[in-house]
Amino acid sequence: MKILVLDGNSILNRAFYGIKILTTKEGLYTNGIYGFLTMLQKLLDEVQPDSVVIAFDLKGPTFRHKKYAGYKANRHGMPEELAQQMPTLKELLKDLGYHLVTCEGYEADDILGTFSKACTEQQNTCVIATGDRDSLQLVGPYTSVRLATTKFGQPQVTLYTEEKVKEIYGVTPKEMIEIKGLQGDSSDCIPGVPGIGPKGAGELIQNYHSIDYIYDHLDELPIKEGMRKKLREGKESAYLSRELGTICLSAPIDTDISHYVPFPIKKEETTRLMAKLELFKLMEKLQLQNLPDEAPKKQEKIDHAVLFRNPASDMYLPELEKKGEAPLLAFYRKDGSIATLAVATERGACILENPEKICSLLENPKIPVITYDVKSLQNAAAKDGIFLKQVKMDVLLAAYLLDPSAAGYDFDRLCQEYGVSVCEVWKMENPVPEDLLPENQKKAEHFARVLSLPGLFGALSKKIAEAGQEELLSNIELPLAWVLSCMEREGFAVDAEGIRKYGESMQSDIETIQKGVFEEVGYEFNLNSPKQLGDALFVKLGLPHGKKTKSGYSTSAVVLESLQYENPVISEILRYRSLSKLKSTYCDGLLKVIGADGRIHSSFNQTETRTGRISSTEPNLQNIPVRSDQGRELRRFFVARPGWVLVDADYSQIELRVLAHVANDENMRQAFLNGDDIHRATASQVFHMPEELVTPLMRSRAKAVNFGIVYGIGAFSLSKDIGVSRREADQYIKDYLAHYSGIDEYMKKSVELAKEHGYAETIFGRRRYLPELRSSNFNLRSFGERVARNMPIQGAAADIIKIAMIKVQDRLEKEHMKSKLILQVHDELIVEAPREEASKAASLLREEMEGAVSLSVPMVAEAKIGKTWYEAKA
DNA sequence: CACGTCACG
DNA sequence: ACGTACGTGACGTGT
Repeated sequence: MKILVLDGNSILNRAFYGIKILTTKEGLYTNGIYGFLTMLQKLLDEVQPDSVVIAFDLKGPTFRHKKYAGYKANRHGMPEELAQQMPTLKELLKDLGYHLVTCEGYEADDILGTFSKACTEQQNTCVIATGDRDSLQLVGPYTSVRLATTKFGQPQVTLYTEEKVKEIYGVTPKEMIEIKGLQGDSSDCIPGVPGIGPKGAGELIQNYHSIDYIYDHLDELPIKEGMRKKLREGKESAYLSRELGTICLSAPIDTDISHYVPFPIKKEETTRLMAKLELFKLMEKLQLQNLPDEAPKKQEKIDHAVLFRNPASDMYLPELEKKGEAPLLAFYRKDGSIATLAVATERGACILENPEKICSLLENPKIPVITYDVKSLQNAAAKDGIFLKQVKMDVLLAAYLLDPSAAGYDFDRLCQEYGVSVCEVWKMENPVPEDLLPENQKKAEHFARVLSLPGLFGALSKKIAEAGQEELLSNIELPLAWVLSCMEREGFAVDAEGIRKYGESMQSDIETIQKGVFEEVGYEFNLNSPKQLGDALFVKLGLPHGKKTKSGYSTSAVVLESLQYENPVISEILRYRSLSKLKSTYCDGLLKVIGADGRIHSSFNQTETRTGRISSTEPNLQNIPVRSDQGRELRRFFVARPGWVLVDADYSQIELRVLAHVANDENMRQAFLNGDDIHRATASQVFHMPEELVTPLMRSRAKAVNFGIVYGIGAFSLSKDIGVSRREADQYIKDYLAHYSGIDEYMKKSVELAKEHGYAETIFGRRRYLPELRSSNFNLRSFGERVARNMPIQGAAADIIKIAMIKVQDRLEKEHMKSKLILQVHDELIVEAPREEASKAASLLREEMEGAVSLSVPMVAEAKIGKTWYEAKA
């Protein structure tokens, strides 16, 4: 027989320190458990044992050992984040059917040793899994050790047999104990012989094999006198250390390995626990299905679904209706691979391929449409001339609103998380079209997902209602998806030739600068490599280095700017950096993504950010340069089509206005109601002087304070940002909060509420869970607190411009205008308009943006018109 | 694939 | 005593 014996404490410890902190949205730490189970899975695959034992230390430190690197680093013992995971892990392991073994007065590795010895006597195979090299002493003809480590978050296992131990350490496994006696081990509080380290101990034991031999022949050994002296003085300690380092082989435990065959897994308990820990990936591996979270009734198997495959006939509707259920159009689409449009109820489904049929169904207001990833469906359907605008529910968007911090919203994962079983199409009885199975299993799997959409719809609708997010979903995210789809398909015209030439002219400058830098430094290197540049500046040229990063010296712009006057080469490097950024990211990058129509079709992602903003990719049109003159030039190549113009409107101070509203701060509200310049008004408050006397420098500092407040503020960062002392920055903040006392209160309340609820939220009900707030780690917790202050502001601003976008598009349509919304940049909207519509579009934009919501302070937007983005923004 | 850097709001 | 602002995406290097 073969037994696998794990050192539970050691493996959990390795897993915890090897994998970055993971938490569920309720703040439970799971990284150790996750790592442990992944490791266990890997071991089971490799070892294929008959029996499994997982050994644990009993609580409380024993006098003998104080193991595990992490314990000693923290005088509170095990960090709280790890300690929390221990009981849950044990429970889970028991549910999975494994035998946990502990023994009063003995540690986990004594249990390993005892099994190892027992197996040797019984001629059974014993595989020991641990993260602790001490156990290598147990290796023998019947015992091997698998040493667990984590590299880059991935579990790794190294097999040690007798040969391998000899190969690596040059000694037999038993002799490992002797080495330890001499060398000691600080993490175990084993002294060893003072002055003898791993190298000396290794050599001695390789030559003389045992401590006994060494001391019996100490005076005759051909070793250096210093060494002899150390050995003589450390004799007592050496023998004691050897004893301490020897793993006990006779713990009083049951060693009949046939008693440790795993029990069958307790499916229900395991599933519930793993779902709570959000370990969905592992559930899939163990082939567990999530259960609905209340009244865990058995999921009704969709095993009698009716499949129809004849889109030419319209048989499917009557057939489905005969089943006595209101038909529900369910659309699912997997990123472009297979476009599956289908009609489904909970009992049956039919793939639709005939656009006319689809249209007629879509026009029937009685049939609710539900989707997964509505925007991609809208884009796909639009190619066939179908406009998928009336959508009741999109499960992807719903899942995002419920937890915008989730790692992803993969369809199957959603099914797991919300307790919906993905039906197995190929098991269904009724006429299963031949071409669906099993040859075309991919298609069948997609079809199965369409069938489970109604289930997801039910589960998510309920959750959305519980969270009070129906309006957010129905009035903002769902209609917005259509707006974004239109923007993506519309695209933004660019002057490709212009970009190309601009890039070319830059290339020659780049090369000239590069040459100059090489000359100054004295040799050629890769200027794009921060590592090589760091060596050049701080080693070769010997410039004073500032911050260091993990992999060397920092060469960031902040650091380089502080060195500007040390050496003229620095400003050349900065120029090189900005030019090569412009060239590679913007010129080359944009040229690559120009469509056949001469326009750039960016993707606007609606489920990416944790605050509710949208993001833009391939390319990112939300970070086109504007702050530097040279970068801004690029905007001249973003143009309107011939005869058309661009209308660019942006909100003035949207985040501060939101702040004034939500904090209900009288002073700040009054400033906005008066139409004051808010930064000037702030300066006057903070610096205690009339507005007329506020200097530009004071205004710019006040502006930085306003930004800082929105971001959650810290005196240090503020002082760094505006170049004043920490004390001074601290005073600014104090004065600020004294004058804007509503904001002071609001900020405190935000954090309190977030701590109480576990999430921060906007006035529109958008949430962000903040498990960080419960962390015992100061930095992490502080981060959570800043986010709790920032998210409601940034998020509400995002909500507002989303509403504005929907209203703008609506108005443009209602007024039968040709103008089209083509871009959003967080507080800015761009419309492409026929020249004759331009001024109407401009005032429409401004009206809808200002009127998007009605707060206790006015929303102000300004619109400008130009032939290019550069002109329209000017 | 992670990191450093830098572009935007 | 801590270590230093919120939110993104793309590029190039180096493991």
